[in-house]
Amino acid sequence: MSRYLPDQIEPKWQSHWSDNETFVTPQDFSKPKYYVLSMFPYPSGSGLHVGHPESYTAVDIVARYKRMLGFNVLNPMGWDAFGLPAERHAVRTGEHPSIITKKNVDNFRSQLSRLGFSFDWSREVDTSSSDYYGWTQWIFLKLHEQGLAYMAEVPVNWCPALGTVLANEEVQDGKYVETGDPVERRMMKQWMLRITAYAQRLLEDLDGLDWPEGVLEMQRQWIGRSEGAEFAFEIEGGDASFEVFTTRPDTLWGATYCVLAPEHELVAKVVTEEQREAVEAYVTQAVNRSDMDRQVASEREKTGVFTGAYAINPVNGERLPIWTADYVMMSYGTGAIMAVPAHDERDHAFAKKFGLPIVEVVSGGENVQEEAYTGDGLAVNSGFIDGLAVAEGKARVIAWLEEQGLGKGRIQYKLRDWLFSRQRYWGEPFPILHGADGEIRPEDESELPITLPFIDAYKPTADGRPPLARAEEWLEVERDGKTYRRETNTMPQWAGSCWYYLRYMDPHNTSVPFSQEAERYWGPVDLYIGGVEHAVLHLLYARFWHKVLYDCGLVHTKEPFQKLFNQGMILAFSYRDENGKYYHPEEVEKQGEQWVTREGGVAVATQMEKMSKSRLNVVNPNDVVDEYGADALRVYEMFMGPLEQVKPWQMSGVEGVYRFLARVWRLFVDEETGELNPRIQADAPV
RNA sequence: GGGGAUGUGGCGGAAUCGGUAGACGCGCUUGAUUCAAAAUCAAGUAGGCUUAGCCUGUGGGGGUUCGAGUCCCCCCAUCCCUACCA
Repeated sequence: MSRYLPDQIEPKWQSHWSDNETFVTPQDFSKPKYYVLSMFPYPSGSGLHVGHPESYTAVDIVARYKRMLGFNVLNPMGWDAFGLPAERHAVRTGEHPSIITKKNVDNFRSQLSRLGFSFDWSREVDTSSSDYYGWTQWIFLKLHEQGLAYMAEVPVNWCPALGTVLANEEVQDGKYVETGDPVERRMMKQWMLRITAYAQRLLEDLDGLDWPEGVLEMQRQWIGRSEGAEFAFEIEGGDASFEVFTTRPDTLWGATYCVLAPEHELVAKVVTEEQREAVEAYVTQAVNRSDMDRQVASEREKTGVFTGAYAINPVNGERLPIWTADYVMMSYGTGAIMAVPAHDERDHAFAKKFGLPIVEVVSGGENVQEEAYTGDGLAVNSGFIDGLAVAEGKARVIAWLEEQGLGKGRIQYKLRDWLFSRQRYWGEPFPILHGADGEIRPEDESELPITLPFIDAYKPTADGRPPLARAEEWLEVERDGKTYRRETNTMPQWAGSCWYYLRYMDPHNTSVPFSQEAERYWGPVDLYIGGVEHAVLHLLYARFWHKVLYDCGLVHTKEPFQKLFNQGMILAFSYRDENGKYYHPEEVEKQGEQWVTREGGVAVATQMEKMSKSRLNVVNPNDVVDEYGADALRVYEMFMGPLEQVKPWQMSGVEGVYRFLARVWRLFVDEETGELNPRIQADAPV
């Protein structure tokens, strides 16, 4: 072999590595360890695209480097294998999701194996195998034991066409983003995880992490801590009152009206007869729109209706009209506010529109009749806090409210409890039994795993129960002489990815999810690489579970991922005509400055976009390896630009790298004889 | 509205500590090889000029410094995330 022929060189070494188990990580706890982790992929039907190997290559470089430095390196790979796409495919074709998933996993594995990564395949993890999800259920039992899992009647995004609830991020403009099927608000009894109990710790512990500033900031905002006061307003002429939350208790003297969220239970009680019809009409249309919808309304005009009732300002006894308006959310704070138009932009816009008074209580603004002033200043028209700066005023008012027994200082988080159940088949069954009398009985650990029953149809039952309700035999269980029915909801896709990094440490253990010994050695993950799209949800959920496990004494670090790195997305050119129809890159050619279709010569516009099936611009690593070899692909991906940046895929760049590698090869190997170049042999200090 | 990032040749980008701006690659130009092409190899390629040299250049404008792509201030543009959170 004299010429540079990657299709001969690469397979030779790849089989050498696998025959010799070169990359199998020994459970040798004496050497210093280094744990690198790529976010594991969802094995989709469309296979790996060139974006996946970007982070895997980066991780692989670090892994090889650390090995050379003498570290015992853990560099594992696995599959986030539960998920909706496989289930939807099953509904369409009747093929069982496990079969589809296995096919996809096999495809992913074979694609990856051609790229020559130093993954330890002996530790491969699959979240949809019962060896794994039995332990996911085990962790759920821990959560339940700790009082962190509970059932509650909550508003959900229900999609009648799919027969399931959807996560907020799957819904846009009242439709399911994938199919456009309409989604409605519905109250349903669901499993919730009390992530809010960990809000403060999830916030505080961000400080010690070596993560990108942007991700830390996103998590902080998601948790959304704000300090303020909660106190009651009496309703005039009745014995009812309602609580409000405000971050500006110092502006209490500037309150000129109050607002209840349309869902607030008091709306129907306080409304006067004259206003009842208008209020009911308003509430009905507001309640039907989800929070997501109302966000879109942020750029729209404020709307609202006067209830006819008045509240009494506790600080000066003034009558404040009570309105209901959808700019106040039931899901945040108490679902009721005092409105201070002079010092809050939203209240200002609302007051302007409905002609409500605007009273200045903090000096420093230009003209609060025209524009809300939210900056610092000294209190005016504010009784006993006149002359105080904002921070002092807040403290004094809170102290006064507490003295009077009217309210107290309070810390409020935007973070809400995690809606943890789905009406789907392809997910982890809950290890939970329901008695006819309403008893909720966790399964005994010895019964785990609770395996998914095989069923032949994956849609909800005719009467709207989840697909698992079809598994009649599986459903009924007897424990201690009492008959129970199994929980038919399943866990969301996030569940499996909450602890997979722990399973890699000890993947074949059958008595515990991972041994203490292995965790103490391997934990925490030293370097975690993945896309920024997981900046909030996955990383927040995994941190939450990790902290629960920490409290149970099962892990020894407070945080799971010490250093986080986000690789930038790889974009690719797409070609679209003026009707929005996309063309495959092979269907178009350049004529002068203009791109046109080869057949018909239709003018197309080129743009750089995210790779997706529908845009016909996905680049399959297999094709690149066939033509140029894995090394060219990997070197090119590392050569495209900074790892964290978004960058465009250009096949001509791979060609250049291939030529570069061929030149390097010729430098070392004599093309005529196939011998190592004598000049190199003599000079090289290798 | 809030937050994060980015801006350098025709293109992707390099210069990571304040010290020769444009590494490496793509594209392009010229030459070698070839009947010809592809491939390969060699040379050139920031712009301008009165061309052994000189001038101008890292989104724009100021500043610090012997010296600024890099540090500071003010703008402009683009991308991503988030958003009526009281």
